[in-house]
Amino acid sequence: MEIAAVLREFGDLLEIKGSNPFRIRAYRNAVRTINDLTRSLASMVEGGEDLTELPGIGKEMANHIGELVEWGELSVLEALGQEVPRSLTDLIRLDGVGPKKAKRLWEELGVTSVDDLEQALEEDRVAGLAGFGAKSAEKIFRSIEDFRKHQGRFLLSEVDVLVRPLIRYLEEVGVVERVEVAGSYRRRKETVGDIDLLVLSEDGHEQVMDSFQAYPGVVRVEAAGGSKGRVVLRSGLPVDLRIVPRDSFGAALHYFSGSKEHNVAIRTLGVKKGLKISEYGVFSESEAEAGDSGDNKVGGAEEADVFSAVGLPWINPLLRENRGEVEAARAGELPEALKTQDIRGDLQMHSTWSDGANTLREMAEACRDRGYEYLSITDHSQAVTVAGGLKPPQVREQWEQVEEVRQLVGGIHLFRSLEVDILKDGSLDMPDEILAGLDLVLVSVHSFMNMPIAEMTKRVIRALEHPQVDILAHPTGRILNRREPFAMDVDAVLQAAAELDVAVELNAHPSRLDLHDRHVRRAKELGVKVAINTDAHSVQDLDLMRYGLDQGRRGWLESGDVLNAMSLGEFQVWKDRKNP
DNA sequence: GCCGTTTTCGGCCCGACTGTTTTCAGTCG
Repeated sequence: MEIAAVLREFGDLLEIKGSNPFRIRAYRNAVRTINDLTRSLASMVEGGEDLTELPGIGKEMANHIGELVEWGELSVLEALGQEVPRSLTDLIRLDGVGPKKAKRLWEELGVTSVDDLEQALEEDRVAGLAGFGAKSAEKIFRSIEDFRKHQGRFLLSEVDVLVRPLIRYLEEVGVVERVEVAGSYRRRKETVGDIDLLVLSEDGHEQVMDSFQAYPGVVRVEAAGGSKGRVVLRSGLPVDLRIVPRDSFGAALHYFSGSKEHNVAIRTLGVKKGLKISEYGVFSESEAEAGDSGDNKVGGAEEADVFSAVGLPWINPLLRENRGEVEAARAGELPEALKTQDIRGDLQMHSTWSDGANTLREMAEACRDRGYEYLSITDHSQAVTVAGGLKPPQVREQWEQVEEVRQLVGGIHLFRSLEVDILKDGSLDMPDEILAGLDLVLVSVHSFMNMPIAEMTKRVIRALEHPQVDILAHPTGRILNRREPFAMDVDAVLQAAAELDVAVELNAHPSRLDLHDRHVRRAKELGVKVAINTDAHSVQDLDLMRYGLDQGRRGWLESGDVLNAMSLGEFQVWKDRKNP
């Protein structure tokens, strides 16, 4: 049961019903707070913690949460669902349909679902409604198509491919001086819903907007004003463009990079200093009252202007989630961002021995070429039959080949390793004598993923208790847009990892990025070492490390927190930590 | 519904753009 999802639904229904907007916002804020938690609400409630200590959670919200933890449902939601059909919340996910239109569609046409709406559109019943017309009907029809075509958000890796040529294209436009991507893409959030582009151009707005609309990848133009436009690319990715003059560019870059919550925190600091911070710049309030337009601007050309105006150092966009970065900046305690060269090795990858595309030797050479000091080949164990998992005799054979490759490929150390399956009962899919012969043991779950939460938690912790285990790989099993993380008390697992001195993986693959950034941060808090691994199934996949680095930065990791930022010597010492 | 070294009551961001509404509501970020 997703507590945040229930509260979100309740907020959506209130909005459709037309309740007090600030009450609705209170629900949104509570959802946000809950999503940022590193620990499970259930454990906090059971531990008797006072939830009203959390920002945005008051007495009422705490009662709702208590009820959800205890009963699994929310009586006020059940009651509201009698007044307003709960399926209407699907409608406001559609582009161009908000709460007011959803309500009207329901009241006037009896539409309660996306399917109903599609039918009403086909029967031409929508365009005649007050507030609707031919164009809005057409737009909604397109939204339904997009909704069906691309359920969920875009992976960063997908967007990278789409955005780079668009940036190059815009940079070629004569009047364009600078192009930056803002929004969640700049913050390197694991998935993004759309792209926010900022273009610096003093006077060529029309030319920029014309070129933007004429970009070959555009299938549809949704808006094109004097300074702002929106198009949809063939892939279904929406792109917003804003044209900004030089003296506002930094302020706009900050504003549109978000997150919204971070911006609110910064603006609030500004207000206390008598400053108004907007996408146009930093303005002094006092002079604003005295003089007229323009004179009271105190900065905005550079992003750093915004931070310095409120007495802060520049904050890395990857930290801008209002999860303590403003306070840390003030205290001079921002984490030092991970650098590419901090990574000294890659500890999970596959070879032709199981489901990888390249040989041991090719993987070793590729890692050496990337400047690594060590690597660990972690082919699957026998239980993962679909991936050609190895049986014990094959593992011994592989060790012989590992030895050969060590002789052939100099300048890098190759560890004997395996990605050992965690079986249903928490035992490991490999006999102890094999485990003892490995340099490094990764364990992970690939089966029976829909166990009850308590059972899964117990299963994984039991696996970590095995004395040979070094790293828990892709800890929650999620695949973005495809598979939810399995039910597991991640906080309990991280605490067990801390006690048992087992590292956890931050799987760098852009479709996994498992752990989630807030769990990465929790691991750091608990002193659990994090291994950032690509899980490469080919030589090319080794380059996915950068997605893991970004996710690590979002989780506030510093090089000292990262297992594979250790030198080979340090790492050898760590490996022997359990039997000194 | 939440929050408070300006407040326990009265705030809570607001501007751009579209479409249909002949003067502005709805949506979005």
